[in-house]
Order: sequence, then structure tokens, then C-alpha cells
Amino acid sequence: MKLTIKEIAAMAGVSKASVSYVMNGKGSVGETTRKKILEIIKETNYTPNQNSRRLSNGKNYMITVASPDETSPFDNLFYLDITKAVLEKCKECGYSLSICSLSDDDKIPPEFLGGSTDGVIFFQSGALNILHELERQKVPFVIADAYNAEPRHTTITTDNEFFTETALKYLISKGHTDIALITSQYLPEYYFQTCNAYRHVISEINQNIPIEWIQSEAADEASAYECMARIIDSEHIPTAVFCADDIFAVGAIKCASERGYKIPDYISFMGIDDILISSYINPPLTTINIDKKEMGYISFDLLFSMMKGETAESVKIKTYKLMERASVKDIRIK
Amino acid sequence: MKLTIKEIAAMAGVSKASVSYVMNGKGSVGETTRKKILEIIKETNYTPNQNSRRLSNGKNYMITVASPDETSPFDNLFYLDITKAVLEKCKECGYSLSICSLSDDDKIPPEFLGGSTDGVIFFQSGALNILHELERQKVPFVIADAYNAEPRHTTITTDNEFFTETALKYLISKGHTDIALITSQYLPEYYFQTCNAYRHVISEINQNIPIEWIQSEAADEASAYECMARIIDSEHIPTAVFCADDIFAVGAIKCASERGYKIPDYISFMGIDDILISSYINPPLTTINIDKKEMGYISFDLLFSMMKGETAESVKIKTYKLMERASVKDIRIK
DNA sequence: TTGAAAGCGCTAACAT
DNA sequence: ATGTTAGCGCTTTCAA
Repeated sequence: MKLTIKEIAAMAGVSKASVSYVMNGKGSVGETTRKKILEIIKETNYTPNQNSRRLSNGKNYMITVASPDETSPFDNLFYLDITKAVLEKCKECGYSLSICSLSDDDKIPPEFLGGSTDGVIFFQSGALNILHELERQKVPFVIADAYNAEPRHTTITTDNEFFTETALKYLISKGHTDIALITSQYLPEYYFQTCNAYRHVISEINQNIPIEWIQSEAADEASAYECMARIIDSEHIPTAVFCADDIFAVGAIKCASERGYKIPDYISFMGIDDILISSYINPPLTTINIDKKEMGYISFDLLFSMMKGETAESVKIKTYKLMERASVKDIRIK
Repeated sequence: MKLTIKEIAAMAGVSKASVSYVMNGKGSVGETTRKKILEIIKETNYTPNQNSRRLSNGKNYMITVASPDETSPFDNLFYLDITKAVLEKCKECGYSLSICSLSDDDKIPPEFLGGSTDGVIFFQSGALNILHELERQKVPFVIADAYNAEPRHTTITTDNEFFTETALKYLISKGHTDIALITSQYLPEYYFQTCNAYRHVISEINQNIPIEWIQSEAADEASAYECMARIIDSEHIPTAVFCADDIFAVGAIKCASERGYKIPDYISFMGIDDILISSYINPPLTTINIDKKEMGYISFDLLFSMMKGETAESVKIKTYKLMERASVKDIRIK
């Protein structure tokens, strides 16, 4: 019962071409026939078969967001906000958005095969074989929050070194010199950036950082909890802990609280990202807000440029907002 | 540079048909030619054009999740978890998932036109014109967390009346009789269910419910905050507040805390849903956990049945887990 | 078992 | 300005 262009053409007493032309605003069609065709289309509620258009056009009008299973937008609040912004943009541009989670087996998901999508936004990274396949098929992609991306890829990253410095300096401005670090070694570049900034800033104010104050086995809330436990067990209790990611702070604060350390009275905490729960936890987390919406917009825009065949330069986000909440205590002597 | 079936056929020295057959495991192909074809496919890394398949098959291998802008999975943690489960199922079945947000203008999004999707899962509801269009196009859909759905539609709902009763009875078991209600009138059916259960349960233990104890202008955290403010301002302070949705409890608790009421010492709070932040807020919220993953699975399964042409009965979720956390105080005299 | 060929519904180059 | 027609790349019927 689905109408086809052929039937519309018949009803209007014209050829398929004319119908196609008026639908797409191409070619040239007389005013009367155009009217007639438009009328029939309205009347019949006709909508062209999209698969057919896609085949003819070699376009899908669809982009996809992809990420490793563990860091999908459904598990990672940072990526969630970015994805939300991407969806907004998609809608604005008449594109559909598909979400794809990448399994460990690195199998290429059907979304990426045979030109099902016009472009993809990866979070963090995609398996190399997938990236290569995409390049082979010439479907453009960008990598948001990328680590270890090959230089030829277009990435959208945050300036972790700068943000780490900024957070640390804030802590120092509040009188802290005994500051521990919780970061992740599982993303080597990230580890390098955060540690580097930490060493750089801290070395100027404190030469005696116990080895336990640099914890890098964090990957999520639970592992950050363990990191904090190790810091506490070391019996060199810092006055502040800088967590390279808000979710680490959530775990670390939980640990410290459960062990009876009042926060921020005994220990202050800071993070980076400002994800949804950061303002809900107790105490609300002082952190570096990164504009996730903007990151989403930028990701989409870069991808969109590439889809139009243009080249797109990687961008590194340096803007931030310091969210002073209640997890940092001013310990300067007044 | 993209290979086509024609070229593969040529390379293997066979016809397109044979290639198609071996790819889809249909028809009958001699063992030698099958081997040969498989080999070529492997060698060349050939993947058939999906749009072409879709056109031929009249299928998309894609389902979509759709919801009003304000209640998108990106703004509603309850729907977020459901969507996550749907994605899991999609992957398992080789389907892609697209996310679609519906604007107020009720314009039919491109995803729904011309058979771009094989089925859709709505949250809460879709605009009537969209639902009708889908029915006209014979694309199946289900409505998760539906309110006011037409009886012929397949829905996945929660038993709000039962859950409200359950929560209230828990509160009562802890000695509370002065219990206020925060719910939403914006979903009439929901309002009816929660209020009904409230009146029913409460009437048995307390005949003097001040009018301000029934607040129904909640729609989100902020409006629930206002509801709580009205309860407090009424100067009839209840010992407990039941919020028909966790996010209402979040707002209400915030209000009470800011006004200086220690929770749960002065006022206890309960909710329904058990969304992500419920366990992070201060104090952690005692609530009725609904299995959102299961809801996602069921939604997908029902839709999938319908896509196979089967009929699917609506289901109403009655299972729950009582999450006893720290927002309810036992005020019985020991 | 295999191949030829007719669709699927649309776009767009080409003719008229 | 309009119609004719050859694709787009695959599936599947029908013959051989």
C-alpha cells in the first residue's frame, strides 16, 4: 500500500522526473505542474522511500556515535552530555543519530559496513582495525576526548595539562601544599599529561611527596575508591587530593568519608569535568567545568566539514569554568 | 573504489546470484564455487552495500528510540537506563539503534519517514500525528512508561499504584502517619494512580491531611523543590514525604535541607525509580527500585515480536526492590 | 548447481 | 518545461 514516486507521477499525470524535481527543488518545473504535484503529495501523504534515495544518492543522512562498551554515553556522564549536544546538531541538520557500542572483540559493527553511516564520532578511540576499515571505506570520522590518536586523525581533546595545573593552583591558593593525585595509567597520554602537570606544579611547593600520593590505578569510581584507601593507609594523609576526573573524586570521597574523614575539614577534594553527579554528592564537588555541549557541537561541526570533503583541524579545548563548591577547605592561617 | 557484488562475481568467475546466495546462506551453491567466492570476499574485504540490501529487502535493520525533547534519555536517567538495555539487545540481534528527539512542533522526524526504521520505542508517548503516521506506514512501535496510550497500542508500564502503596506502607511501618505527597499532574493517569493509592492508604491512618500535603505541580527537580517549599511554608510539617519519582525527592530534599531541616531526623523522604543519583545524594535516598534493564529488554522483545508480524500484549511491571538507604527515619517509640 | 534478468524506488543525465 | 531512461547494488525468480 506504500505509494511510490511512480504512482504519484501517474496521479499527477506527469513523469517521475518532475515529481523528483519538485521534491528536491532541482531541475525546472512549470508553476502549474509543480502546484499539481505538491497538491497530490499533500493529499496522499506521500513520503519517498528513504532507502531508495540513499542508494541513489550514496548518502545516508545519518551519523553515528561510537565508543568502547565501558565508556559508552550510557556509562559515562561526560560522554552523555557530549552525545546530547551531537543529537541536537543532528536534528538541526536533518541527520539521524545512531549509537553504537564497540565490543572488546573489535568486530566491526554493522553500522560501519557498506556505507550505512555518513560519518562517525568516536569517544576516546576506536579499535585500530575499525578505524582502518573506515578509512578504507572513506567514511570520515573524528575522535572526541582522544588519546593516542594517530596525527592524521581529527580529534577534539581537552587540555588536561592546563586543567590539572589550574586545579592544583587553586588548591595551593587555598593554602594546600600536601596534595595527592589520583589519575589513570590506562590512558598513557592522559597519565602523562596529568602526572606531568602535577610534578611540575607540586615540585615548586613541596619536595617531599610520599610515593603513595601518586595513585594511577584509577579507572572508575570503584578503583578510585581503592586508590584513596591506599593513600589513607599510607599514613601520610594529604590535606587535599586532586582527582584527574570527577568520577575518581566521587569514589575517593566515598572512601574518605567511610573511613571517618570529614570532608573538606580533614581532606579537600577537586576534580575535572563537572559531570552530573558532581553537584549532587556530599559535599558538592569543587571542580573544573568543561563545556561538554560545546565539545559536542565542535565534534559535529568538524565531522560535518569532513563529510563535505573539507579537511578539519583537530581542536584542543582550553576554556573552563572553576566551580567552587564545598569540597575544598581554605586552610590558610588568617 | 568500493567493490560491488558484480565485481566480486567477475573475480570469482560466477554470477552475482551465486555471490548473493553464499553471503546470505540461501539458494544452493556448489562447494567449490562457495569456497572460491568466500575466498575472494575475504581477500578483497568486500562488504555489500547496505542501502542496496535495505532497498531490496524492504528492511532497515534499525530501530529507533524516540521521546519528547524534555524526557529524552539524555535528560531522564530512568529512560537512560532503559535505552542502554535496548542498545544491548539491538547489538545482540544485529540491529542498529537510532535516537530521536521529538520537538514540540510535532513535526514528523525524518527517521520515521519512508521506512527508515523498522520499529520504534517511544518513551511516555509520541504526538498523536506521529503515532498515526507510523500506523499508516505500518511501522510497529511500543510505548514504554506510557500514559494515556490508546488501548490498541502495546505499552510497557509500571504499576504506580502498587509501588506507591508499597512505599507508603514502608513509611507507615517506620512509624510515620503524617505523610505528604509530591506528584505530577502533568501526566493525568500518573496523577490519578499515585493520588489514588495515597488517599487509599493514608485514609486508614490519618483523617487530617492538610491540603498542602498533596502537591502535584512537580515535573522535575526544580518544581519539586517548590512543592516542598509550599509544604514547609504551610507550617504543617509532615514527618515524611513520599515523592512519586526519585527526581522529585532530589528536589524536595534539597529544599528541606536548605531550609535547615535535618534529613531524615526531621523529615523522611522516599521515592520511586532508583535512578543513578538517588544513591549519591545526601542522604542516600530510600526508594523503590524498578528494574530498568528489564524494562528495556521487554520493550525490545515486544517490538521485535511485532516486527515479525506477531501481536504483542502490553505488560505492566510489578516487580521491585526496596532500597533501604538513609532518607527514612524509624520514629516508632521503642 | 548456476546464470540471466527483472525488480526494489529513487535520481539525474539526456532528449525532446 | 517535461519525459525517457539508465543507473545505484543487491535479492530472487525463473530458466537452463
